[in-house]
Amino acid sequence: MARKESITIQNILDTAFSMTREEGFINVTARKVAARAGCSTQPIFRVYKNMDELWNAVYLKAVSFFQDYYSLYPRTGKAPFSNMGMAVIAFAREERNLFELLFISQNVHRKSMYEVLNGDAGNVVYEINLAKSLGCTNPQEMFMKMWIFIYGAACMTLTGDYDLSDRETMELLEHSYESFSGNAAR
Amino acid sequence: MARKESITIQNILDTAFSMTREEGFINVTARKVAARAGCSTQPIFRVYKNMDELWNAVYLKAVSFFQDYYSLYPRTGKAPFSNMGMAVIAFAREERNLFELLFISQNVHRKSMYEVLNGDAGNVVYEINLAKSLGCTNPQEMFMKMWIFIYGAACMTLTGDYDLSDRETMELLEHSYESFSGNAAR
DNA sequence: CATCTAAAATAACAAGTGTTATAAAAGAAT
DNA sequence: ATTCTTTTATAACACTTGTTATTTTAGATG
Repeated sequence: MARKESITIQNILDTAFSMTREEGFINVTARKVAARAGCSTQPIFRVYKNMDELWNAVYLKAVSFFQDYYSLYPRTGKAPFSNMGMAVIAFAREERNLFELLFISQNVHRKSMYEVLNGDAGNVVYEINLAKSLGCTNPQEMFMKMWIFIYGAACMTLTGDYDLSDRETMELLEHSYESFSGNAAR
Repeated sequence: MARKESITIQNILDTAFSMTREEGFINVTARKVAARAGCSTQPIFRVYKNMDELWNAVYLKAVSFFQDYYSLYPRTGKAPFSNMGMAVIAFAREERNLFELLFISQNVHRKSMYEVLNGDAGNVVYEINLAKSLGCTNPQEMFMKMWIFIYGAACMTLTGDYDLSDRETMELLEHSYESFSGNAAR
């Protein structure tokens, strides 16, 4: 009937997503994606109405990527929110550009930080319930404090002002939880 | 001898700085500054070699602006780092674009976060000494923890995920210091 | 008032952006 | 093999950016 497509929507999206990881969301332009995919800009506009649609698809893929990253991250900490902190801070270090896209840059029609973090697995709810089960009297407030702390460390990772090892970070997170619980070990 | 200048270097810098505050650093372009200053782009390049020079001048002005803002901020908190936290979080709320420029965006030849924060007045050193005088055994580590916390809250202010009142923020900061000291009030 | 010099305005260049019109090509169907 | 349809490539449009060449203009000096 007609010519067979050689550049699929998957090719375009995968290329744009890889570019976001490696070069940052800001560099995902029509011509750059085309060059990296080895085609002209035309196939992009065949499968996406415009660049906004592609950017949104990249954003959604980044959300999924983060949630997979989080769910696969090893859970070695005992204190509530410590594993959450480890995963988020590691993500900020290893996926700078994705972290910036998901948690810092204020773009149009983006999901809230909480929505991205909690995800389908209910990551936040899980940690809150864990805290409650361990005797935390106000787990919501505990989440707020721990998240402010985790988020601060993650953002400082991007600026280069936070550079502790995984072991040190785990200690910091565990101690912080104990401190906020009123059981500071000092 | 010659024609008198009608657009001074101060006009240009003040215009560019106001634009940064109101519209963000990213919008400081040659043509936009010129339009707002009511002239062509030519006077800009008479007083500045190129846009990079102007951007750098704007950045330095933002540093001074922050340090003045900090030094004029009322000191009502008793716990070390609480007044620092109040000033930085208020700055993030009231001067979003300047906060982003100074503390988030990773531009060329920028000062470190610590340098901006500490300033000529030695803001950080002051708080560390205060903590030491109040019996803090490791004031350096205390600064790290408190700054991570303050920075997290400030960055979340920008994304809209932190919106506590000044009173609530002060309580949070005072309690955090007590928590990290091992004197949690709960 | 005429002249001269520096400042400002105008216009252009080269490079980048999203997007679209048009032309070429590939390949299935007849 | 020819036809036809869709995909892809090529070019172009309109807009933005920093920067510079050229022209105009303001105003002090003689």
